Amino acid sequence: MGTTTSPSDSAVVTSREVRAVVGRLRRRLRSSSREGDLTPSESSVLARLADKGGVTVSELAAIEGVRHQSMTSVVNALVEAGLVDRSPDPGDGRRQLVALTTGGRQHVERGREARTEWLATRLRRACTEQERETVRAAMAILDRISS
Amino acid sequence: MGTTTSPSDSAVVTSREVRAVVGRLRRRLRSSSREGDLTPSESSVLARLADKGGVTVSELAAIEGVRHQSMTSVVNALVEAGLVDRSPDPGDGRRQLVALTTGGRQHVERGREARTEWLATRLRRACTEQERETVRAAMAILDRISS
DNA sequence: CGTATGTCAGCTGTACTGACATGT
DNA sequence: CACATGTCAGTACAGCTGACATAC
Repeated sequence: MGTTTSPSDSAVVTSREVRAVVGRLRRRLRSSSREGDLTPSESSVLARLADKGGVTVSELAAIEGVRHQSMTSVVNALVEAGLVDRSPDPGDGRRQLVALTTGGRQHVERGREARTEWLATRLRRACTEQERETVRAAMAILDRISS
Repeated sequence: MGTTTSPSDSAVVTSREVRAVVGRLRRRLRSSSREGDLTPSESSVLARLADKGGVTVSELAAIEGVRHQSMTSVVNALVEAGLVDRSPDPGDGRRQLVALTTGGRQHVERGREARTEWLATRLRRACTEQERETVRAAMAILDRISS
Protein backbone atom coordinates (compact mmCIF):
# COMPACT_ATOMS: atom_id res chain seq x y z
CA MET A 1 0.00 0.00 0.00
CA GLY A 2 1.19 3.45 0.74
CA THR A 3 -0.33 4.87 -2.39
CA THR A 4 -3.79 4.28 -0.90
CA THR A 5 -5.41 7.68 -1.25
CA SER A 6 -3.19 10.56 -2.30
CA PRO A 7 -2.18 11.98 1.06
CA SER A 8 -1.97 15.42 -0.44
CA ASP A 9 -5.74 15.62 -0.76
CA SER A 10 -6.53 18.19 1.86
CA ALA A 11 -10.18 17.23 2.13
CA VAL A 12 -9.40 13.57 2.72
CA VAL A 13 -6.70 14.33 5.25
CA THR A 14 -8.96 16.70 7.12
CA SER A 15 -11.78 14.19 7.02
CA ARG A 16 -9.61 11.50 8.58
CA GLU A 17 -8.49 13.78 11.35
CA VAL A 18 -12.03 14.84 12.08
CA ARG A 19 -13.15 11.24 12.26
CA ALA A 20 -10.38 10.27 14.61
CA VAL A 21 -10.88 13.22 16.91
CA VAL A 22 -14.66 12.90 16.94
CA GLY A 23 -14.37 9.26 17.92
CA ARG A 24 -11.96 9.96 20.71
CA LEU A 25 -13.82 12.98 22.02
CA ARG A 26 -17.04 11.06 22.06
CA ARG A 27 -15.59 8.38 24.30
CA ARG A 28 -14.03 10.94 26.60
CA LEU A 29 -17.16 13.01 26.85
CA ARG A 30 -19.17 9.95 27.69
CA SER A 31 -16.84 8.42 30.22
CA SER A 32 -16.33 11.66 32.10
CA SER A 33 -19.92 12.73 32.32
CA ARG A 34 -21.13 12.10 35.82
CA GLU A 35 -23.49 15.00 35.79
CA GLY A 36 -25.77 13.62 38.44
CA ASP A 37 -26.61 10.17 37.16
CA LEU A 38 -28.03 11.41 33.90
CA THR A 39 -26.94 10.12 30.53
CA PRO A 40 -25.48 12.65 28.08
CA SER A 41 -28.69 12.74 26.04
CA GLU A 42 -30.74 13.32 29.13
CA SER A 43 -28.50 16.14 30.32
CA SER A 44 -28.65 17.77 26.94
CA VAL A 45 -32.44 17.70 26.79
CA LEU A 46 -32.70 18.93 30.35
CA ALA A 47 -30.49 21.91 29.54
CA ARG A 48 -32.64 22.73 26.51
CA LEU A 49 -35.75 22.66 28.61
CA ALA A 50 -34.18 25.01 31.12
CA ASP A 51 -33.82 27.57 28.36
CA LYS A 52 -37.24 26.98 26.88
CA GLY A 53 -39.94 24.80 28.35
CA GLY A 54 -43.32 23.89 26.91
CA VAL A 55 -41.86 22.12 23.93
CA THR A 56 -43.15 19.03 22.16
CA VAL A 57 -41.24 15.81 21.77
CA SER A 58 -41.05 16.36 18.04
CA GLU A 59 -39.57 19.80 18.50
CA LEU A 60 -36.97 18.45 20.89
CA ALA A 61 -36.16 15.73 18.39
CA ALA A 62 -35.67 18.30 15.65
CA ILE A 63 -33.41 20.42 17.84
CA GLU A 64 -31.24 17.47 18.76
CA GLY A 65 -31.32 16.09 15.24
CA VAL A 66 -32.84 12.71 16.06
CA ARG A 67 -36.12 10.94 15.31
CA HIS A 68 -39.09 11.68 17.47
CA GLN A 69 -39.23 8.01 18.45
CA SER A 70 -35.74 8.29 19.88
CA MET A 71 -36.61 11.46 21.76
CA THR A 72 -39.63 9.77 23.31
CA SER A 73 -37.44 7.37 25.23
CA VAL A 74 -35.16 10.14 26.49
CA VAL A 75 -38.16 12.11 27.69
CA ASN A 76 -39.58 8.97 29.27
CA ALA A 77 -36.44 8.52 31.32
CA LEU A 78 -36.60 12.13 32.50
CA VAL A 79 -40.28 11.76 33.39
CA GLU A 80 -39.53 8.64 35.40
CA ALA A 81 -36.76 10.51 37.18
CA GLY A 82 -39.30 13.19 38.07
CA LEU A 83 -37.31 15.91 36.34
CA VAL A 84 -39.79 16.81 33.60
CA ASP A 85 -43.47 16.31 32.98
CA ARG A 86 -45.85 16.27 30.07
CA SER A 87 -49.02 18.30 29.87
CA PRO A 88 -51.59 18.38 27.08
CA ASP A 89 -51.50 21.34 24.73
CA PRO A 90 -54.82 23.14 25.25
CA GLY A 91 -54.93 24.19 21.63
CA ASP A 92 -53.97 20.93 19.95
CA GLY A 93 -54.98 17.59 21.35
CA ARG A 94 -52.17 15.74 19.59
CA ARG A 95 -49.46 17.63 21.38
CA GLN A 96 -47.89 17.02 24.74
CA LEU A 97 -45.88 19.90 26.11
CA VAL A 98 -42.73 18.90 27.95
CA ALA A 99 -41.38 21.12 30.71
CA LEU A 100 -39.13 20.95 33.75
CA THR A 101 -40.65 20.09 37.11
CA THR A 102 -39.52 21.95 40.18
CA GLY A 103 -37.10 19.14 40.87
CA GLY A 104 -35.81 19.30 37.32
CA ARG A 105 -35.16 23.00 37.61
CA GLN A 106 -33.30 22.49 40.86
CA HIS A 107 -31.27 19.75 39.26
CA VAL A 108 -30.23 22.03 36.41
CA GLU A 109 -29.29 24.86 38.69
CA ARG A 110 -27.35 22.71 41.07
CA GLY A 111 -25.57 21.17 38.10
CA ARG A 112 -24.67 24.51 36.64
CA GLU A 113 -23.10 25.71 39.83
CA ALA A 114 -21.24 22.59 40.75
CA ARG A 115 -20.30 21.14 37.43
CA THR A 116 -16.71 21.31 36.43
CA GLU A 117 -17.20 19.94 33.03
CA TRP A 118 -14.29 17.96 31.77
CA LEU A 119 -14.04 19.55 28.35
CA ALA A 120 -14.62 23.11 29.52
CA THR A 121 -11.97 22.69 32.18
CA ARG A 122 -9.48 21.46 29.64
CA LEU A 123 -10.32 24.26 27.25
CA ARG A 124 -9.82 26.78 30.00
CA ARG A 125 -6.62 25.44 31.43
CA ALA A 126 -4.78 24.02 28.45
CA CYS A 127 -5.72 26.48 25.71
CA THR A 128 -5.16 30.08 24.86
CA GLU A 129 -8.06 32.29 23.95
CA GLN A 130 -6.84 32.23 20.38
CA GLU A 131 -6.95 28.44 20.35
CA ARG A 132 -10.50 28.48 21.65
CA GLU A 133 -11.39 30.86 18.86
CA THR A 134 -9.88 28.47 16.35
CA VAL A 135 -11.95 25.64 17.79
CA ARG A 136 -15.13 27.68 17.67
CA ALA A 137 -14.44 28.70 14.09
CA ALA A 138 -13.91 25.06 13.13
CA MET A 139 -17.12 24.02 14.86
CA ALA A 140 -19.02 26.63 12.87
CA ILE A 141 -17.58 25.26 9.66
CA LEU A 142 -18.34 21.66 10.56
CA ASP A 143 -21.80 22.58 11.68
CA ARG A 144 -22.44 24.30 8.38
CA ILE A 145 -21.35 21.39 6.23
CA SER A 146 -23.06 18.77 8.33
CA SER A 147 -26.53 20.26 8.21
CA MET B 1 -33.93 31.42 32.16
CA GLY B 2 -31.54 33.12 29.86
CA THR B 3 -29.08 33.99 32.58
CA THR B 4 -28.17 30.28 32.97
CA THR B 5 -24.37 30.21 32.81
CA SER B 6 -22.42 33.36 32.16
CA PRO B 7 -22.28 33.27 28.37
CA SER B 8 -19.04 35.16 28.40
CA ASP B 9 -17.05 32.16 29.60
CA SER B 10 -15.21 31.27 26.46
CA ALA B 11 -14.28 27.78 27.60
CA VAL B 12 -17.85 26.85 28.46
CA VAL B 13 -19.23 28.28 25.24
CA THR B 14 -16.63 26.46 23.20
CA SER B 15 -17.28 23.27 25.10
CA ARG B 16 -20.99 23.42 24.32
CA GLU B 17 -20.39 23.99 20.68
CA VAL B 18 -17.94 21.13 20.51
CA ARG B 19 -20.40 18.83 22.20
CA ALA B 20 -23.21 19.76 19.86
CA VAL B 21 -21.13 19.44 16.72
CA VAL B 22 -19.54 16.18 17.81
CA GLY B 23 -22.94 14.70 18.43
CA ARG B 24 -24.29 15.77 15.11
CA LEU B 25 -21.22 14.76 13.16
CA ARG B 26 -21.25 11.37 14.78
CA ARG B 27 -24.78 10.70 13.64
CA ARG B 28 -24.04 11.91 10.14
CA LEU B 29 -20.87 9.91 9.85
CA ARG B 30 -22.68 6.82 10.96
CA SER B 31 -25.79 7.15 8.84
CA SER B 32 -23.82 7.87 5.68
CA SER B 33 -21.32 5.10 6.01
CA ARG B 34 -22.23 2.37 3.60
CA GLU B 35 -18.68 1.31 3.01
CA GLY B 36 -19.47 -2.19 1.91
CA ASP B 37 -21.72 -3.48 4.67
CA LEU B 38 -19.16 -2.90 7.38
CA THR B 39 -19.87 -0.92 10.50
CA PRO B 40 -17.70 2.13 11.16
CA SER B 41 -15.64 0.33 13.79
CA GLU B 42 -15.07 -2.58 11.49
CA SER B 43 -13.98 -0.31 8.64
CA SER B 44 -11.62 1.49 10.93
CA VAL B 45 -9.95 -1.67 12.16
CA LEU B 46 -9.73 -3.05 8.65
CA ALA B 47 -7.97 0.09 7.48
CA ARG B 48 -5.49 -0.16 10.34
CA LEU B 49 -4.70 -3.73 9.45
CA ALA B 50 -4.07 -2.77 5.85
CA ASP B 51 -1.32 -0.48 7.04
CA LYS B 52 0.09 -2.91 9.55
CA GLY B 53 -0.94 -6.52 9.97
CA GLY B 54 0.17 -9.05 12.54
CA VAL B 55 -1.19 -7.07 15.45
CA THR B 56 -2.78 -8.35 18.64
CA VAL B 57 -6.28 -7.57 19.80
CA SER B 58 -4.89 -5.63 22.74
CA GLU B 59 -2.76 -3.49 20.47
CA LEU B 60 -5.72 -2.76 18.24
CA ALA B 61 -7.74 -1.84 21.30
CA ALA B 62 -5.04 0.56 22.46
CA ILE B 63 -4.84 2.18 19.03
CA GLU B 64 -8.58 2.71 18.85
CA GLY B 65 -8.78 3.72 22.48
CA VAL B 66 -11.19 1.01 23.65
CA ARG B 67 -10.98 -1.99 25.96
CA HIS B 68 -9.61 -5.20 24.62
CA GLN B 69 -12.93 -6.88 25.36
CA SER B 70 -14.66 -4.44 23.05
CA MET B 71 -12.10 -4.99 20.33
CA THR B 72 -12.59 -8.72 20.55
CA SER B 73 -16.14 -8.44 19.28
CA VAL B 74 -15.13 -6.19 16.38
CA VAL B 75 -12.42 -8.64 15.37
CA ASN B 76 -14.89 -11.50 15.74
CA ALA B 77 -17.22 -9.86 13.26
CA LEU B 78 -14.38 -9.38 10.77
CA VAL B 79 -13.28 -13.00 11.21
CA GLU B 80 -16.80 -14.20 10.58
CA ALA B 81 -16.94 -12.04 7.47
CA GLY B 82 -13.76 -13.74 6.29
CA LEU B 83 -11.85 -10.46 6.08
CA VAL B 84 -9.25 -11.11 8.78
CA ASP B 85 -7.87 -14.13 10.56
CA ARG B 86 -6.05 -14.91 13.77
CA SER B 87 -2.86 -16.89 14.00
CA PRO B 88 -0.89 -17.85 17.08
CA ASP B 89 2.21 -15.83 17.84
CA PRO B 90 5.09 -18.31 17.58
CA GLY B 91 7.04 -16.51 20.26
CA ASP B 92 4.28 -15.97 22.83
CA GLY B 93 1.50 -18.47 23.35
CA ARG B 94 -0.87 -15.92 24.85
CA ARG B 95 -0.93 -13.82 21.74
CA GLN B 96 -3.06 -14.12 18.63
CA LEU B 97 -1.88 -12.10 15.67
CA VAL B 98 -4.64 -10.54 13.62
CA ALA B 99 -4.08 -9.89 9.91
CA LEU B 100 -6.05 -9.33 6.72
CA THR B 101 -7.02 -12.32 4.62
CA THR B 102 -6.75 -12.09 0.83
CA GLY B 103 -10.40 -11.21 0.75
CA GLY B 104 -9.89 -8.56 3.37
CA ARG B 105 -7.10 -6.97 1.38
CA GLN B 106 -9.25 -6.94 -1.74
CA HIS B 107 -12.03 -5.36 0.22
CA VAL B 108 -9.80 -2.56 1.43
CA GLU B 109 -8.43 -1.85 -2.01
CA ARG B 110 -11.81 -1.84 -3.65
CA GLY B 111 -13.07 0.46 -0.93
CA ARG B 112 -10.21 2.90 -1.34
CA GLU B 113 -10.82 3.25 -5.04
CA ALA B 114 -14.55 3.53 -4.95
CA ARG B 115 -15.23 5.39 -1.76
CA THR B 116 -16.34 8.96 -1.98
CA GLU B 117 -16.53 9.59 1.64
CA TRP B 118 -19.32 11.84 2.73
CA LEU B 119 -17.29 14.12 4.95
CA ALA B 120 -14.36 14.44 2.57
CA THR B 121 -16.71 15.35 -0.24
CA ARG B 122 -18.32 18.05 1.82
CA LEU B 123 -14.96 19.39 2.91
CA ARG B 124 -13.84 19.55 -0.68
CA ARG B 125 -16.91 21.11 -2.17
CA ALA B 126 -18.21 23.39 0.54
CA CYS B 127 -14.99 24.67 2.08
CA THR B 128 -12.08 26.81 1.12
CA GLU B 129 -8.57 25.60 1.74
CA GLN B 130 -8.29 28.10 4.53
CA GLU B 131 -11.35 26.66 6.22
CA ARG B 132 -9.92 23.18 6.01
CA GLU B 133 -6.78 24.50 7.64
CA THR B 134 -8.84 25.96 10.44
CA VAL B 135 -10.54 22.62 10.94
CA ARG B 136 -7.26 20.75 11.01
CA ALA B 137 -5.81 23.24 13.49
CA ALA B 138 -8.83 22.77 15.74
CA MET B 139 -8.55 19.00 15.51
CA ALA B 140 -4.95 19.22 16.61
CA ILE B 141 -5.96 21.29 19.61
CA LEU B 142 -8.80 18.98 20.57
CA ASP B 143 -6.61 15.97 20.10
CA ARG B 144 -4.02 17.46 22.38
CA ILE B 145 -6.40 18.25 25.21
CA SER B 146 -8.30 14.98 24.96
CA SER B 147 -5.33 12.70 25.32
C1' DC C 1 -58.99 11.24 3.62
C1' DG C 2 -53.95 12.54 4.36
C1' DT C 3 -50.81 14.47 7.69
C1' DA C 4 -48.82 15.45 12.19
C1' DT C 5 -47.91 13.87 16.75
C1' DG C 6 -46.91 10.45 19.93
C1' DT C 7 -46.05 5.84 21.88
C1' DC C 8 -44.33 1.15 22.05
C1' DA C 9 -41.67 -2.85 20.47
C1' DG C 10 -37.70 -4.70 18.47
C1' DC C 11 -33.26 -4.28 16.25
C1' DT C 12 -28.36 -2.77 15.64
C1' DG C 13 -23.98 -0.75 16.95
C1' DT C 14 -20.81 0.50 20.48
C1' DA C 15 -18.53 0.09 24.57
C1' DC C 16 -18.58 -0.96 29.21
C1' DT C 17 -17.72 -4.35 33.53
C1' DG C 18 -17.01 -8.81 35.49
C1' DA C 19 -15.63 -13.59 35.37
C1' DC C 20 -12.76 -16.85 33.64
C1' DA C 21 -9.08 -19.52 31.01
C1' DT C 22 -4.53 -19.82 29.57
C1' DG C 23 0.28 -18.78 28.97
C1' DT C 24 4.85 -16.09 30.64
C1' DC D 1 2.50 -16.31 42.41
C1' DA D 2 1.40 -11.96 39.69
C1' DC D 3 0.65 -10.33 35.19
C1' DA D 4 -0.62 -10.22 30.29
C1' DT D 5 -3.66 -11.79 26.82
C1' DG D 6 -7.88 -13.28 25.22
C1' DT D 7 -12.72 -14.81 25.32
C1' DC D 8 -17.49 -14.83 26.69
C1' DA D 9 -21.63 -13.12 29.16
C1' DG D 10 -24.31 -9.51 30.73
C1' DT D 11 -25.46 -4.61 30.83
C1' DA D 12 -26.16 0.18 29.28
C1' DC D 13 -26.76 3.72 25.97
C1' DA D 14 -28.15 5.71 21.52
C1' DG D 15 -30.24 5.63 17.57
C1' DC D 16 -32.88 3.43 14.01
C1' DT D 17 -37.30 1.32 11.63
C1' DG D 18 -41.94 -0.42 11.75
C1' DA D 19 -46.57 -0.62 13.53
C1' DC D 20 -50.12 1.60 15.65
C1' DA D 21 -53.32 5.11 17.94
C1' DT D 22 -55.10 9.59 18.04
C1' DA D 23 -56.13 14.24 16.70
C1' DC D 24 -56.05 17.99 13.23
